[in-house]
Amino acid sequence: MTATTGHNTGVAPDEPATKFAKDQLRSIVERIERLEEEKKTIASDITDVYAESKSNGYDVKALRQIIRERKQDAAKLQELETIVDTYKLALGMLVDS
Amino acid sequence: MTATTGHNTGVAPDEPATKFAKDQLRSIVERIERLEEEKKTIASDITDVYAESKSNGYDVKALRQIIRERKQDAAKLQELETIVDTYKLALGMLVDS
Amino acid sequence: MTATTGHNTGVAPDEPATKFAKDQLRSIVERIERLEEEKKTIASDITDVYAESKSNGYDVKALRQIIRERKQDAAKLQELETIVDTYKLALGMLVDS
Amino acid sequence: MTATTGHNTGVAPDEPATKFAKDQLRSIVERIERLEEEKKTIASDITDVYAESKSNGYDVKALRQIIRERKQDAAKLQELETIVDTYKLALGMLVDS
DNA sequence: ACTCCAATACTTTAGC
DNA sequence: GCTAAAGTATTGGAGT
Repeated sequence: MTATTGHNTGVAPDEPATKFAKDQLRSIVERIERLEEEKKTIASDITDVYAESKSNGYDVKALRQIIRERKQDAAKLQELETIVDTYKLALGMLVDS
Repeated sequence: MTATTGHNTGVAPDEPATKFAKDQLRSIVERIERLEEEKKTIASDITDVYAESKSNGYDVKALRQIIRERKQDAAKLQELETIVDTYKLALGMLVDS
Repeated sequence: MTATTGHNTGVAPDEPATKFAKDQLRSIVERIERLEEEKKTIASDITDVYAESKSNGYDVKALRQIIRERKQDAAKLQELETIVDTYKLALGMLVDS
Repeated sequence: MTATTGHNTGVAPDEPATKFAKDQLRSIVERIERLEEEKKTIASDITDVYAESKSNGYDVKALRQIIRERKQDAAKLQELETIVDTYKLALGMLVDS
């Protein structure tokens, strides 16, 4: 299917298809694409670290599991702290933020 | 149904842990688990159909796209496509007709 | 974009666009759609059980958590059994399948 | 490299738990965690851009579709669309031209 | 090439 | 009703 209408469908602000609206949309798309590019680069860096570690004799799967477990531990800790804060709050040991 | 108290605010009605309440809870859990099991089986069947189709030379990704498009309510689809086309137009991905 | 070619692109078997190939594709699509319909029905049934339980005074969130935990327990048990089988196998207590 | 044994089959080289090996492992884990932290930050930034765009009246789903389509390698996209059109034709979702 | 698993994206659901 | 979170489905990549 092709774009057949020139009139604005109301999905974006600035109803008439002004140059400004175009620029705004373009800006959004470019920002996202830029960020996704960065994200991809970092993901690639991570892959590289694993590859390098592997060539140094480490078991990648084991490494991934360590990372995963540490992440879970951190989450649990965070959760615990939240609970502790809740209790402290209830006991008046913290000011309500 | 069978809850006997009207003002119970706890997790389950009928606070004293009567055998009846236990049975009711057990029934709920079992019904849900049974249904989730069925759901899982069907999901697995779907996977099988795709796998079989693949082995018959079909492109699974393309098949999924067909299913997805057919699933969409026609009106909604049209609406989204209009928006997408509007954006594409603004980005020069389509020529203005 | 529109379909512009009548010739077969080789993604499916039976190169010439025979009625048979059409029927096969249609069959695949219909089977999948049928299964997805069933899956949807079951998901809806699950929702209904939760809703009914709620109206009987049960806390839906708590119920969901029970289900979740039982699922995790089952998975752990499964995992343990796998390990045990591995050991049994190593000890010659099981025949290699 | 640093492994001192040639026949080590374990997870890490340098079996005796030397301080050096510990440091190396620690370094790997920290590098990965650092990179994952950065990745998470960027993912969060992307989420923010979408949220901001939404509050400016844009349809997030449509934006995602635009991004997705632009991301796809043009050739691959063309190929998939050709396949999809072939299937649609067989299903009568497109008129044969 | 194919399977398996991790990562991402999407959908649905719960809480405000 | 909308925002936030959980669960689910799909995709991509690593290993065999």
